[in-house]
Amino acid sequence: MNHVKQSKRTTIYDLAELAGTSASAVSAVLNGNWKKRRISSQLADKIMKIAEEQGYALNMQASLLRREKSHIIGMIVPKYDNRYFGSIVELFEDMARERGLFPIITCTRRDPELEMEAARTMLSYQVECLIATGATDPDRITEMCTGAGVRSLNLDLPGALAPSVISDNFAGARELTRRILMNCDERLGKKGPLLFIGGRGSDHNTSERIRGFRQAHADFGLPVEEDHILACGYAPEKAERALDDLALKGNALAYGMFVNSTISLEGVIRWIRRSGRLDDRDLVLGCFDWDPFVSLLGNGIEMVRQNVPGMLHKVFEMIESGASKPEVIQVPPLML
Amino acid sequence: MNHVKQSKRTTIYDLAELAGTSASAVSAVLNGNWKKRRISSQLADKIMKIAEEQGYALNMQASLLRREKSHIIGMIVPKYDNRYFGSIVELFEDMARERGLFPIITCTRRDPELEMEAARTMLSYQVECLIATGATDPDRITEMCTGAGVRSLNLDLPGALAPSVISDNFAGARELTRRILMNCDERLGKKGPLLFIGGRGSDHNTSERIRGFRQAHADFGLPVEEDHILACGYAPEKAERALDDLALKGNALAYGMFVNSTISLEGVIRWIRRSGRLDDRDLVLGCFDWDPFVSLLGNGIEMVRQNVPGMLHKVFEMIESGASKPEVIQVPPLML
DNA sequence: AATTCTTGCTTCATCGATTGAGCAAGCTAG
DNA sequence: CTAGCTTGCTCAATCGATGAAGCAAGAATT
Repeated sequence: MNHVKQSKRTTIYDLAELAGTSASAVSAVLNGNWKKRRISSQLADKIMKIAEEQGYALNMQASLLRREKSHIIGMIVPKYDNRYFGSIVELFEDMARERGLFPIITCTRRDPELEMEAARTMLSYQVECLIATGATDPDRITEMCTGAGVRSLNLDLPGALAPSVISDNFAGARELTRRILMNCDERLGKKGPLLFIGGRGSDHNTSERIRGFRQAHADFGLPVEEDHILACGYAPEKAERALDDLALKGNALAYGMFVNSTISLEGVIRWIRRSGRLDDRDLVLGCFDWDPFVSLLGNGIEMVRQNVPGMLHKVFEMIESGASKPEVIQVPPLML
Repeated sequence: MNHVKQSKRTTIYDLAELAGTSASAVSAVLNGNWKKRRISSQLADKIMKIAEEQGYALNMQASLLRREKSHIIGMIVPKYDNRYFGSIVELFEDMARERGLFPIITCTRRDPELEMEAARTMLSYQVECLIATGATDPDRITEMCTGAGVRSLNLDLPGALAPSVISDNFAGARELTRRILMNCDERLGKKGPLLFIGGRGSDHNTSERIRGFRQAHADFGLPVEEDHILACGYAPEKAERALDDLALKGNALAYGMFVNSTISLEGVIRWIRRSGRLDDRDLVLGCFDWDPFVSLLGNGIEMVRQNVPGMLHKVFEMIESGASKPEVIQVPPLML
């Protein structure tokens, strides 16, 4: 191997010296516009060969500093621990690359301070556009981006200052609730009011889903029990604790539950197992989100799958069209 | 809002002009070493205030170009669609940030060409170190990094040219196999040889797990049926197809299966559901990997949870110690 | 009073790639 | 034979942040 460069990384100046030419010729050849710059194909070949031999890698920092556009696109995402965000991230990377963009993604654990810090860091890296997925405080992020002249978009949770692409939570929740009620009727012979658990009462998705939940009850002429609406947060333990508290209060539990995310569902199932008082044969569940194992092993747990490809297509459509006025685009989820 | 900068992003030169001082004073103040550079605290305060007002964000490209170290650490990862890689990525980001490093992560879908391209891009971004997680061809990546004077480490799958941190696949698989066999005995009253499904025969993890699988059979004095070892790849559909093929050949199926990943398990369970010939009450399953829903709903599916925090601690230990000789560190998985 | 020290800055080269401007040699047209 | 064009390159400024070196003014020391 003759491409050992133990000390420093190879630069276009090194290549220029080896090829007996100038750095600007090397640059032109390596970034592909040598035709435009009237470099002979012989010299181009020679430079390419030497670059290959030396294992040359562009210094992106230098390149980006000089260029006007970075072609970097950023995304912040709350967690990687469920299929919904996992597939968002995976597809986002793919679609970004297809469009010649370099995706950088970071996980902010639903922590508003981390969100801001991550957004600031992304601005430092000169992102051209920032997608805030499920952000706790999307508008603060948008303000920050706007101040730096960078576009931002909201995904999953809407904001008031930038375009937002979200699921149609109301319609999805209404249909999911309807199905859970039907299942209750079929399997248990009773159509009681359901329990709602998971999510944050303050976030748009949760409140829209609660609205759909109420609407579906109204559709059947059923009341909603107010103390059976438990927007206790997203972590599994929070769902477990909320159910414990309710049981302690001596409240009769519902026959069916609307669970607001797979993460909350984890807590719910753990609670069912632990409490021993209810078998899942006595209890009908539905979950606003999808997981392959729940859907295969969950014994009739109804699931709503959010339309990730649909949402991301909308996102890139807006990026490409340059839209920046704050409108909310709702994508219908897939009912399985 | 007086920080409108519609045209261009604010630079230290803009701040310097506004503060009536020089760019280097601004730089010194903003990156915190103004004491060392003997800037008065009055000027420092003034600059800080102006920077705040203007919503200044560092141009990382310019900063990194100048500095010797980038503090960027890269990771490539095959997929985001299971808990194992999800938790690796999430914890990696956390641990990197704790150490003042900026993590960049990209998903390469088990595609060797994408792996190389991603690695090259990361080198362009001046990563100080690259972690190749579950890479198809880790040694090519290591060679490329070495050529650029960048350290690399392998995680999950080992390579011959760089340090590797992996699970103790042999011991884990042996124990998992033992448990599946015991479960067969207990639940079905028979201790037949098991079927092995999932993974790539060519990868180290799969072959070590097959070795552990064989060893556990030998421990019980059981034979292993060679055509029941199906290293058919990782995708769910591949597992489904492999089981179809086996069934077509008219082979009697085993009472129990060792499934090599949650992704393969998805296919296996789908096949069981679809084929209808076997109920999961007639079949004992175990899976080398962990998923919360399988563990809660899987009705006795035995799981091995790889020790992600343990592995990542080892990884950062090696990064910090500067180790670069190719040794394989095995971390015992957690038996649940 | 002359020298040295300290304080608080500024100047300028530098990192590596990009690109407008320019230049020399060869070719063509008049 | 000379003005003008084409070809194939090189030069040098530039992007924004950094930090070594330097400089001026005041304080302390001899």
